[in-house]
Amino acid sequence: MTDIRRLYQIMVAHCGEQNWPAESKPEIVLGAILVQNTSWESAQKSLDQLKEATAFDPQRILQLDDQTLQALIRPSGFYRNKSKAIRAVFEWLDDFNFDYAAIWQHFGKNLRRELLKLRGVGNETADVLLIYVFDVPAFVADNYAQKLFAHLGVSSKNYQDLARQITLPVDFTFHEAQVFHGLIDEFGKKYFRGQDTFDESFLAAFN
DNA sequence: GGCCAGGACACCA
DNA sequence: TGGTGTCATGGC
Repeated sequence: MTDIRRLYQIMVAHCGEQNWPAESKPEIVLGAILVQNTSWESAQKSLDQLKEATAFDPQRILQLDDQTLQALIRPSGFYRNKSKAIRAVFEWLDDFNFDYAAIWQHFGKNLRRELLKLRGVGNETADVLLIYVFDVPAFVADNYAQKLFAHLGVSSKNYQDLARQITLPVDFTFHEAQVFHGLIDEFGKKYFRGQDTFDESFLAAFN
């Protein structure tokens, strides 16, 4: 039940390749924070307003005062917390002139721990940033992943618990890690949220 | 009107 | 380390 590559291949065949819907890394950083504990639709409203105000230009985002920033991201909730998170991450990235490759070179395997030090960046957001911003393979053991793997016989009680149990194949690329996470969340929305029933043929294909 | 949505954090034992 | 309350808006 730990054949992640086989699961990945079956899911791609089932749903097609999925990826993070953004055109730039600053936009991904913002999306990763704004989508915390809300729907993508709500996060998108905030992103639309941020784009209108700043064109996702990091320096323009850093220049926003708290009141303006909070007003722009209000639709996705927790706007006080999220404004602090956005500022913390962008100020940290600014220290490295938004040179993502240089940051990875600098911290290497310690990058995840550095990300976790930032205000508003927890396990899930750290892994999302690793995958989509720093091009480093990682497994996002989020809510949907926990539900999916529970159906596949791997029960877990929280993020860390599942993360401990799942290891990506050593040859898994960052792109595959991106698609894998996209697939898990698309799959989760489809089968664990709406009225759609879980596709038993999917389970049969995997077992 | 209550519940949930691609979490994180402070506080507590 | 692990459990609980809080943060806030929008859609159904």
